[in-house]
Amino acid sequence: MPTIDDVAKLAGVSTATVSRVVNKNGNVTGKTGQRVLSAMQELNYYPNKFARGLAAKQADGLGVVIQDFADPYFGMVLRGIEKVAKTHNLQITVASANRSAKDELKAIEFLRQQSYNVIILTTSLLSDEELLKCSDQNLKLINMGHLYSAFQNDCIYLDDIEGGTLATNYLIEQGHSKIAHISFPMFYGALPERSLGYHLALEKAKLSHSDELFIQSADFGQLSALQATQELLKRAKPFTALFASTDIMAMGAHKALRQAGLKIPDDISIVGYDDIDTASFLYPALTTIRQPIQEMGMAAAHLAISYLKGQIDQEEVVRKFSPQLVIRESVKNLN
Amino acid sequence: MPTIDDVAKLAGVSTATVSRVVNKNGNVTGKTGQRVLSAMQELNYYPNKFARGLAAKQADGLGVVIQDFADPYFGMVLRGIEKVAKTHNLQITVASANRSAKDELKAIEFLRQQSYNVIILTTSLLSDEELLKCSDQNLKLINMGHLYSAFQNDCIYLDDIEGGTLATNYLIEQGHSKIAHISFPMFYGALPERSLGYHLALEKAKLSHSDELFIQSADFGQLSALQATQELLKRAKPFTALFASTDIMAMGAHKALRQAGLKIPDDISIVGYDDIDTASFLYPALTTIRQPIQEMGMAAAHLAISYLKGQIDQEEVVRKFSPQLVIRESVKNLN
DNA sequence: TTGTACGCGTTATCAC
DNA sequence: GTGATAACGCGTACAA
Repeated sequence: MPTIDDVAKLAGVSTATVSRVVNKNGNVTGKTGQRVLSAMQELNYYPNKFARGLAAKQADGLGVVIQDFADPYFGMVLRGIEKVAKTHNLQITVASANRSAKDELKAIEFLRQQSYNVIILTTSLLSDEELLKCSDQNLKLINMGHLYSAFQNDCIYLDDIEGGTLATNYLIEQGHSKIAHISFPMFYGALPERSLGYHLALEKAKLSHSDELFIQSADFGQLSALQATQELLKRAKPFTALFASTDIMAMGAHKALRQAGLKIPDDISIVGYDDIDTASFLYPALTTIRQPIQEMGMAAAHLAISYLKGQIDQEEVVRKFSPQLVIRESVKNLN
Repeated sequence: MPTIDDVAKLAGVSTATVSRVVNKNGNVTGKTGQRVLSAMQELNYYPNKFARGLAAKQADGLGVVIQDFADPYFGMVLRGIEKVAKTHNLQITVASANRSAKDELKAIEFLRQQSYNVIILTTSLLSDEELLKCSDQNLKLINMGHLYSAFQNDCIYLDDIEGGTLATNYLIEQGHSKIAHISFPMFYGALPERSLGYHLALEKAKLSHSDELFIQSADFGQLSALQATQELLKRAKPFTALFASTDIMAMGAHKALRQAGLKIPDDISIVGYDDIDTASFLYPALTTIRQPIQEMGMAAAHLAISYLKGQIDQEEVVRKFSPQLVIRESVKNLN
């Protein structure tokens, strides 16, 4: 591997000059610059990232912490992040926190040790305080998928209240009045915003909504959603529609319903959330709330890179995205 | 951040000694070693990866190239790799090749520039020659999911011929004789092994198998599988069962069948391949061939780390895994 | 067993 | 505008 010295010699300049043209700072004459550039080309020179990191005390790569590699939601997030990272020739180092706040903190610490100064998080499990404690002048945290009030400017998020409302309203429009909802776990006591949207929509429509129609799943998996749905069924409070907080959970719920002998959408209608790739291939195809997950991942990456390199205008990156109802086959019109 | 100098001073030794205990090489007295260890603890010292990489000319991390972040298969692979990387405190840098041989080569080159000396690949699109050209004494390539004859010892793979046979035989046992098969694209002209298994099983059972019942999908996605199935249907060669080369493709096929007014499994039976997380939550639950994907990812990581650090016994890591039939609801017994 | 001193490839601060 | 040169933090001959 050629070094900066090799390039300098070949171009007949000093290493300092080479460094200047590589980093496009400092003032280099057009002529000299050209000589250096062609020398770089000829030798196929790439700066050594270790030497660079040592001198700059900065990794030029993105640290990313996701929750579960096998969950398609995070797959879409990574797709988006990788796409823009690639155009900037940045490596991305990924760690999984497995939905555990403790592991999340560990992963951040690990990435920090690896000299990453910008980390993209995908959490909603940490508190503002915990996050605040992590970030300092040497560590910029970007979060995707949830708005933290202490990090307003560094969160890429969706209006989940609107999303929950959208789903619920659609069900109401279709003539449903007994609408159950299965949510993922609470964040340190607070109701997730999707569920808030559900409650708000019911109130606005002046529909009585009983606590018996609301349940929280133990985690984000299909199995827990299935169990939660069984519990819902056991309560014997009748409902004609079910709003699940994620598509994955909707799949679990669907299975529980089916096992109970119920047909979708004839007996029970279902609305999911996220619009993962498989949603349209389920049977029946899942009506759901679409998040532009990949775009949001890209936005997070843009923001991260703006902090890392400063060559992207922060004002231009969109932080807040809007949910969108995607109508398919899992809801029956009762009117 | 404390440096090796700080530790050395606090422990009253030289930096060389500290380095020795950090890397567990060289001979250090128990007493001295203890002093150093506690100094490290007290200062919360972690070696700077850049300085280390610069001196060692080696990244201590794993480079990984997958094909598609949003495909749960690769999610499971990453889950496995990350799990063991974490126990060794190794970062993993992931790039996606998007099923493109060209991008795969690019990704390898990129990772090489980043000084990764061990890269885990998940490809079957490259030729032996191309792979050979990439790897040299400075770059160790591990492949997962496909056996390359030029890299026998560095591939983690499943017996896919057996898998294809398993699927087909099960269908035959259930009384099916007209069995269609939808495969993913060929690897530079060679029939994928899963498909080979299908052909072999049919031959062995002395079932006439027409080319009209075999089709190759344009890619690995659901949509292409759907289109391939439509094409299959158009041929008007009747079949009662369909074997799809992946679960994802089975989902696409299912949708096409359904759109044609066919019921699963009453009219057509389906067998998939992989056993991704969602397979058991589909309706009907998908009968499939299980690959221990996560375990295979872990094996690949073990192998990679053995090359990186030499502290794992290479002989002990299992290279060849066995497929397993998982019976659920998508196959009808015709007997 | 332990310490000294240099090199790894780059950036940045000076001079010129 | 350009060139020396001193860091940056660590590993490792070599010496003691």
